[in-house]
Amino acid sequence: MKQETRKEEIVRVAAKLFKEKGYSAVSMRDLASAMGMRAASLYNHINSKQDILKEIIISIAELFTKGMNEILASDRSNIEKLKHIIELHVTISSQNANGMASLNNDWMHLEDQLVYYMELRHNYEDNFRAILKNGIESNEIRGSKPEIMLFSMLSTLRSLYLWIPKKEDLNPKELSATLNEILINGISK
Amino acid sequence: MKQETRKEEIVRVAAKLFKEKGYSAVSMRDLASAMGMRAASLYNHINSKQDILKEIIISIAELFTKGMNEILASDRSNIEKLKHIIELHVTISSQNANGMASLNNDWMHLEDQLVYYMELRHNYEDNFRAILKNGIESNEIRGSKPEIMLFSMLSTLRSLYLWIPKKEDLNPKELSATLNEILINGISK
DNA sequence: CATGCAAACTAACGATTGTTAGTTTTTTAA
DNA sequence: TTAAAAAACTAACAATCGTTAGTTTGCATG
Repeated sequence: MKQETRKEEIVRVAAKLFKEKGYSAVSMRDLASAMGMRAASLYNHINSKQDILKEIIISIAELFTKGMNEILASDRSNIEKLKHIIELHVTISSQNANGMASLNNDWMHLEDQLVYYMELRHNYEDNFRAILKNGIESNEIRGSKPEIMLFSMLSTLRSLYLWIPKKEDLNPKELSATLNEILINGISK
Repeated sequence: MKQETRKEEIVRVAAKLFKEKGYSAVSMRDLASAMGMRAASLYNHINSKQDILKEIIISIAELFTKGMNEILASDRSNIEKLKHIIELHVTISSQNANGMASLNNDWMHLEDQLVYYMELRHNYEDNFRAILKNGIESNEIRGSKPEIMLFSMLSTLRSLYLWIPKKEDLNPKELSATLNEILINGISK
């Protein structure tokens, strides 16, 4: 069990505050107060407020990219791939619920890394869409509007961070299974 | 065709800016600049920055409450009621796409009206959940997890504001029908 | 006990925040 | 044409913003 560094602790606490009020509404003095120190002391560990946001968002975005690449590389049916995408979102959202808030709502405040983030997100959505289209072509998936399916599934999966922390008794396996039932069986023949 | 007042124009332009960067990151000088005036001049028409947020969010929240009450009062099956809820979201999101961003992401910055807003939202969700539960009891709806169904449907419907403006060629009727197919037929027997 | 470093501190900076007071310009109505 | 009302303006306020400089504290290692 690796001990978390002071910097990691700051980023973790910042993510929690950012979830509650949004990145822009949290001051460095708010964050320092939550850490039990003065604002200036934060700068012994981090470079800037922006840098904290970058740490939060980019690390999670890269988790999604990594997960998607593994799913794409696997030799499974398209329906099976969708099932694994759902599991990917449930897993990441369970472990980074606070950070997911920044990723969803504060990505536009990235500056140097904005283009990089948008590229990751764009590629992720492209890959997701391709799986849906392939599934329709191969008759695994019913329906003719992959764009709306993508939107609907992603909306649910991206909102998991709001909902998971309120159901502490819920285990990820069971949630994945239920979401799979609702999201996948709903569009498959 | 009623001409919009200067105040209404300010609120409309503010909603657009709030969607792009979030309430906290938009300054009164940003808003004034977008209106082609000085920040101090805004105060001839509005009381405070907070007040603009209130106008945006509460008016939309009351549209949802009104729509839900009409659906509850109607004499329809639970499945039909869900279909009308979807239409309600599509209609409101089409006509208030920018405002929906504030409602979803900046409601926590309401101060005086925070309790009122949360009450409206809570009641809305309660009514939505009740329709799902009744539908399950009366065998209209398949499945045993109304809470996850509610979460999934609401996530999609609340995200419509992000997606509708990107598809200008799409008409609300057709979108409602497609969402109905994906969201409702997916969970009905 | 002494040294060095990590991590806290105080104090302050220039910029920006929402907002007010008081004044001038523009539009409306008699 | 003139008076009133609406809507813009300039200037400034106290508060807060992210951040830097320089200093002190506490702990680990020699």
